[in-house]
Amino acid sequence: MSDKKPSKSQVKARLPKGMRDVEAQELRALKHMLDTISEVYERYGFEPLDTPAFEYTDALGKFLPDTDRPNEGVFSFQDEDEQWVSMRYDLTAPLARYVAQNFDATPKPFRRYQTGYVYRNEKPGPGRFRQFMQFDADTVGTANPAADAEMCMLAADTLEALRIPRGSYVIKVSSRKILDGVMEGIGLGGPQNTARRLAVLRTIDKADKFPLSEIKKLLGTGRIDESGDFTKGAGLDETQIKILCDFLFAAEIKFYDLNDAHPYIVSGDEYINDCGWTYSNIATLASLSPFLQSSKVGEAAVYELEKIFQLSAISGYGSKRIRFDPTVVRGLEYYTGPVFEAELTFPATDESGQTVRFGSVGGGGRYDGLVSRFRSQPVPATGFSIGVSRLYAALSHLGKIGAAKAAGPVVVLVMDKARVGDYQRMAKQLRDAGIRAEMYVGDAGMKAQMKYADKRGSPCVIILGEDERAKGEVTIKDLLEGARLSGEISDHSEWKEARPAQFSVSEGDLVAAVQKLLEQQAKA
RNA sequence: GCCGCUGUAGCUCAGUUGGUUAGAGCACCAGAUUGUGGAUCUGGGGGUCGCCCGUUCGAGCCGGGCCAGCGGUACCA
Repeated sequence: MSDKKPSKSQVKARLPKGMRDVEAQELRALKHMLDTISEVYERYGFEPLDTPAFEYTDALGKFLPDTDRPNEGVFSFQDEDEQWVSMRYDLTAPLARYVAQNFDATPKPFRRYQTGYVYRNEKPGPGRFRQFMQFDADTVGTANPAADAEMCMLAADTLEALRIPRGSYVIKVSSRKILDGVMEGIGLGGPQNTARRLAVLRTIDKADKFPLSEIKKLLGTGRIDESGDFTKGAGLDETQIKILCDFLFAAEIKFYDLNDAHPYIVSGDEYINDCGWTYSNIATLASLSPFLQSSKVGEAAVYELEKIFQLSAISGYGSKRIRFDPTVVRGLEYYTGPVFEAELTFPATDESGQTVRFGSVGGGGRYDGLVSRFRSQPVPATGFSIGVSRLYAALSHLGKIGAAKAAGPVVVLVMDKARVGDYQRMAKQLRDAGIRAEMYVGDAGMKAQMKYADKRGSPCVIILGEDERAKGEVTIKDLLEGARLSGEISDHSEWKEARPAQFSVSEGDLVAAVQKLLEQQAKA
């Protein structure tokens, strides 16, 4: 009977669902990306802020834990005073808490940017995690559409700063009010229709996911998905569906002949496509009045959107970059006016060669109700949020992420354990010269140390054994050159004899020789 | 939450109508080579065949339940 079976107490090493580790190469690239975004936000005058990873649940608003589902959507727990706390699920709710708490001390409008991980307790999917990073900019304390226009321009500038070429992205803009106006026009106004309005909004939000035929089913009786599951529809009748779809598509890229001088086209707003046709946000907006049936909210929406498009046009952001799109909906009971979505428009191929669309990498809008939860006076606010992880994934597909692995450290081999002091000193000399270097701190023999240096991606190793000591020299082995030469040799003893790609210098010349080698490698 | 599919080594997978001690490739470790990363050869570690119950003389394989993963869908600040 052998008792070699692993003990039951041995813990299985595993990652919680929806979480992931970020390793060296990605972490470096991510840091660079965050720095780039910060620069743009700083340039717009936003101030950095950091808030904690969890808050009192009531401060976050929604998803108050109830007895049967205390963790629906958010991660919540009770502290020792039995107060409910929740992990933040975005950066906006904590901002609202911060502004309300420091209201008198903050300048209005208050402009802040913030990045950090947020947490959602929901089913993870491809590219969708339970911990992920957002990067937000918000302006609190003004209802001026100029603040919304600025969010769109900020989004465009940020994507370009990350080297996404103009034309490969679009900032889509709409307004919750304009949809409210249209729905009012088809008889869905009033509190008795709240549930149906939400169902309609949910459906419109899926316009980029499903073809028109499926959207129509969802607006009507319902739809059966490919696994056979049935989704109940919004229950609109044929006429209502037709008007709604006409509206959504009336605004879908409407081009004008250049020769028909259109009274509403503002200089800078037009976008001329490959065929020489011109599209204009403002002209498109003007054509929508039949759908709004002189609805008050509808008119207000058109006014706000016109302002946004005028300002962005005057600043040189045309319809090609910031574009009206009535299918943008976003958060249901959250946004109160203009809404934005940053979309990448280029196709990409994934590992298996399939074409994938990245779609939305950020979004935002006006949320006039959030801060006023804490105060009696109204506090209008607007903001934009970048989904950092998704954008990172898109950028690496685009090849905009520095793909080169950071060079590993120069490794000083430990040839004689009695003389670690000498090796440590050499490592320090190299570091003092600004070279990334380390003494091997394991216990293995020389061969294993060579393997270690190879795996670390070291440019070279430093060898100081008995032979070198006798001559007052050190040997520098160029691992990159060695790897190249190894391809030409098939016999091991020959490989060993040749000792390729190494040379010796006197001990005092170590740093200069390594520096020279690194320069040569950098050129090659 | 609902629907569907899939669970065999760290990874990718084989495993006959149910039949001895469950295999391969890759990866990992060691030796050949006690001072040299590659290649080669030799050896080694690693598995409750997702878990439990049942059928059977006998289950990785058949049946039921559960769990996990993936996909779709719903919800989504």
